[in-house]
Amino acid sequence: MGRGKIEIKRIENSSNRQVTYSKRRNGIIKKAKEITVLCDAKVSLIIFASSGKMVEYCSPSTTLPEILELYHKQSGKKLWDPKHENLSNEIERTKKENDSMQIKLRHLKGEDLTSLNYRELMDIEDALENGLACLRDKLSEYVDGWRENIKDLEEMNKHLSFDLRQREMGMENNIRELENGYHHQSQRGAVNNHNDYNSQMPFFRVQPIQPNLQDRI
Amino acid sequence: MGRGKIEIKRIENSSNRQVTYSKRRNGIIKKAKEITVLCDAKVSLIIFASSGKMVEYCSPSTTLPEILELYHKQSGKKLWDPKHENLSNEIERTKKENDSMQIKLRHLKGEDLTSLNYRELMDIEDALENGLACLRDKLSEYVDGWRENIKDLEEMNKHLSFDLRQREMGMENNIRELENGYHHQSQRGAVNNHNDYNSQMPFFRVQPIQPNLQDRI
DNA sequence: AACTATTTATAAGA
DNA sequence: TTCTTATAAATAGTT
Repeated sequence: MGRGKIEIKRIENSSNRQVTYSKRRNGIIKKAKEITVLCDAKVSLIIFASSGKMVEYCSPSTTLPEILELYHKQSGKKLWDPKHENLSNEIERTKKENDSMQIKLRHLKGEDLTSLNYRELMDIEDALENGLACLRDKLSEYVDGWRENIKDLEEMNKHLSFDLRQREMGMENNIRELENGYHHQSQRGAVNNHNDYNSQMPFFRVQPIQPNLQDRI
Repeated sequence: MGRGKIEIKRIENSSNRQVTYSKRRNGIIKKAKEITVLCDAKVSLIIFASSGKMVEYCSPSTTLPEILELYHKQSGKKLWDPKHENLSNEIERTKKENDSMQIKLRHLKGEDLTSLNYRELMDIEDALENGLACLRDKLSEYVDGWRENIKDLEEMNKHLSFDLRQREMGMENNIRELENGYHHQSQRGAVNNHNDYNSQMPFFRVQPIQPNLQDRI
């Protein structure tokens, strides 16, 4: 149907092929729509160009999944088998893996041991002992860390106690001086006392947690 | 295209509709075949008559499942219904379970402990110790069994030794009797000797493993 | 993309 | 259903 008759074989000229594809594709889709309306038919039409581009027509009275469902029922052919099958296999594989891990876990927890022979029990014992050894290494790391911590804290404590003692002694001096009469105490003496206090606390300096907090308040 | 032009709307006359359906259905399928050949296209065409009867065309270079796979990739629309969805979910669930078991197993083997806190490490230690305890119970069952076995064997040994000793003594007697002269020995005496041997071995009776083996050879 | 000569599809009739 | 055939529709080649 055109200026000349054509043989039904691949059109070698690529741009001709492309043009013909486009015209005929529209033609088929038009026909599909027409038969749908004229004859109450349900049509699913999927066309891929050689480029890979897809067009689809599906009768408005239905959907592709519904068509495929009907197709499956009538033809008996399974459309989603490859994928479906794959998924099923994967599930099965994964479940098997699951089961075997479950069993191993139980064994390591000391459950379901009845079916095992001596050799297998020994292997599990080895694994458990090994695990326990690794674990205790880890635990002792914690403990060592804490010991270190405690040591630091004790050290700090010692210094703080010393500091506190010094303050107390300073207070006692002040009180004694007050009792002995404030006029005997010089301003310089008080400042010296304060300097002594600082010099006696070489390790710990009181710092605001936020350095210039007072500036913000 | 025909004797008269027709409007594109449902053909009310049922037999006309049926005839038109049949003609146009063939027409579309022919067109589908043609575009497939002419333009290297892939086509899937499924048509249901209002009666429910289905016809299908699929380009010979492909299959319907393949087309649907491509369709799914390009359109993103899911053709695969709840079944497929469920399987995917199940896989995911199972895989998660798998992973968590894997981690537990590693922990029990003393691996990958770095991320755990003290409390968790202690829990694992408890589990390991418990497992080890159960396991050693089981192992000691074996050991007890073997001890029992050994005791039995020793007992058996004792009896066999005794038996052997008796045979030896019997032989010595025979030899002595031979030396003392065979005429002094009565038939009855020999039979008595044999009976003594049987009465001294109350526990173990020698039985052929296959009871009537000699009959078959 | 539009045109148009021609082929093809098909509606109506048998 | 199938065949026939007049006619509508599709489209190949051209512009």
